[in-house]
Amino acid sequence: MTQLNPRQKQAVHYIDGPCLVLAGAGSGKTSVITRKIAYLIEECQIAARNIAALTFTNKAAREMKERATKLVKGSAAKGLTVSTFHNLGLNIIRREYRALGFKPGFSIFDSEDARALLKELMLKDGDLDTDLLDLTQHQISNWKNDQVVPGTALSKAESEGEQRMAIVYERYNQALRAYNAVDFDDLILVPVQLFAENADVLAHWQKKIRYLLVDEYQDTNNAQYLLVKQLIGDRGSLTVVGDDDQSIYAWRGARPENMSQLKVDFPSLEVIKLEQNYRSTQRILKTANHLIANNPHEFEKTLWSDKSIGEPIRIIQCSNEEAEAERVANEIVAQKLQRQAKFHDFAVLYRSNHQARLVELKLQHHQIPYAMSGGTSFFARTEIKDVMAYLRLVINPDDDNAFLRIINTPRRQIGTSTLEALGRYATEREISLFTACDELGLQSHIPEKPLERVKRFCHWILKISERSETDEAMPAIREMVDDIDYEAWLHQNASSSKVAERRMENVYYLLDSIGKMLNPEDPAREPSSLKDAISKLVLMDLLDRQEEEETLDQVQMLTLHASKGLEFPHVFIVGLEEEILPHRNSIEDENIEEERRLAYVGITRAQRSLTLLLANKRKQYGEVIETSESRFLAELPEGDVEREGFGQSTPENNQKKGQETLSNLMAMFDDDPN
DNA sequence: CCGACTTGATTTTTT
DNA sequence: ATCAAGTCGG
Repeated sequence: MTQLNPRQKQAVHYIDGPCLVLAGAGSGKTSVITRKIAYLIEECQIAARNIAALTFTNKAAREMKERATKLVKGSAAKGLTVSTFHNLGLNIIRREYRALGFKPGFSIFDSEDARALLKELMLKDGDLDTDLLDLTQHQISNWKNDQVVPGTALSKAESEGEQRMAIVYERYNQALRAYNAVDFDDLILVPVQLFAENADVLAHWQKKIRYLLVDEYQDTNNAQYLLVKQLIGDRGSLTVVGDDDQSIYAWRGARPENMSQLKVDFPSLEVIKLEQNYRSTQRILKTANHLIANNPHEFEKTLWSDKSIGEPIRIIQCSNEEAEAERVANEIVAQKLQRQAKFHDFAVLYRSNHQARLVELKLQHHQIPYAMSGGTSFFARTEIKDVMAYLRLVINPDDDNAFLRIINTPRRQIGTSTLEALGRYATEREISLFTACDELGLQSHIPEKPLERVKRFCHWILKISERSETDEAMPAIREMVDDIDYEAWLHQNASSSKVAERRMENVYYLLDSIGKMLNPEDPAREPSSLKDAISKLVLMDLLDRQEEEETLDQVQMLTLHASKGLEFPHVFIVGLEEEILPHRNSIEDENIEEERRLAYVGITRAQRSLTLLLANKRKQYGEVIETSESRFLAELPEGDVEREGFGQSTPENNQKKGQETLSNLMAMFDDDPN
């Protein structure tokens, strides 16, 4: 790790202009970024606070910052910015909120909040359809990523459906404004628009960020690339690192074309390829290269390794998905002994989450400890969303979304009719629900008793709000949670008291995290007010028991997507079948290339051994269907794979369609319970 | 307001 | 088949 290879060195030392580092899987790209940060600080006399590195996830940002900080002497890395795109956007908005017309304490709507808002807007139109709702949300996100304002969307709409969506888009944005809120896309879009309109503000940020580095560049979307271009201006003080072969997020707006676009936008671009892989055996790399060669390439790149040849790649065909899962479990048990390995040396990768279920069962059955990635993220949990809504309302009374979520949670005997009347009144006078509560004019619209309850709620919030501006913020919000007797509410609603206790623990964890952020003992803590802390919090990933996961000896189970950036000595990939990998929808959409990259990502996770599995038959939607092997298997180098369980093991045998009827017949006898 | 029933979906996921 | 979310009635 201390010694860089010539290419890596070149990438670190090149500062004469914009630089694109094509970093193959396992080629040490994080080292290049962190070493370059250290180089800029120590050799180029650029102050750490004038350097920014952008990533996509908090985790990546955390790790990168830690590594870079360790690389420089003393505290020279103080003030260094290593953050996600969205966090940078938030910082920009936070500093410039006045110019943008936001009030302090603005809320950040996550996808769920945004969806709820959209749902409400569309419900008024009378058309409600989950498909349309998702489509609209997706479309609005696309528009925002492409800098399309509602007016333009409307004038360019080509169908009535698009027109309707554009109108919803406009109202959605208006609602966000009224709520003093932004959504995730706005965190990028709003700064971009601000920079485009206000040269002074842009100049300020350009001065602040003298050198910019971007990780996982192939995952940037249009808006993110624009932000990068604006910040760089014509100075060329930019290094981006990426791998077009690992672009697996096009479906959520990533534009791998941004890599080739760099050559156009920055003609002096220096392209440096990192092709030496430090992770995998030669066979694994050969297999990966062979597969990905089937994709068209803008940048040619061939990974190589000076590691040993390694074991052949194993492809194991099983009779059905249960046998496949069983085989994985058996292999792990056997190999663990043979190889003197730990459980955490093994990873099971799959295309979609439901594939995990069977494997999970079999691992349990064999008493193999495992950890599964994914699941509901911390901030998607109901209890956290509830408490966050309280906090949002405390710092931003205009947040009607938060207001509606908690006005009657826990129950305060405030029903729909009261809220409708309140809503009508607020809409008419163009004020927020919270503000409306205190208006005298309400008396004629809402009966006395409910009005009394609503008012009591608002005054209570207001008191907390006032106290939260003092140094008593923490006691104030702790009392708030006590006041609403949230714990009792959780017990009332949970299936068991154990679940309720767990949820309450989450709430306390959230409060503790806020407490840490507000800690006055530590002046280096950035967010100093509750307002800052809450908005930051929405963008954070508070993983529960994150440390434990890394230290426990468990088999890792994850989706292929989630595996990106990780590595494991021994990797199993299950379900190498048509319709699974490549996924059925991708076949229909003729988007095989991204699926191939997904397989490529999976393969390149393996350090020492790679086992691919597939099943002949698989239960799908309740019926047994005959599967056919993934086209990707035929794209692997014949001489480096070892097939097992393929009948006579000649490819022709597997193709024999004549056997289908027989197999189907046999499947009928192959009965499971049910 | 809650629970039983129906309905529908069943790629990937971060911020 | 299975599971989650949404709907409707008591």
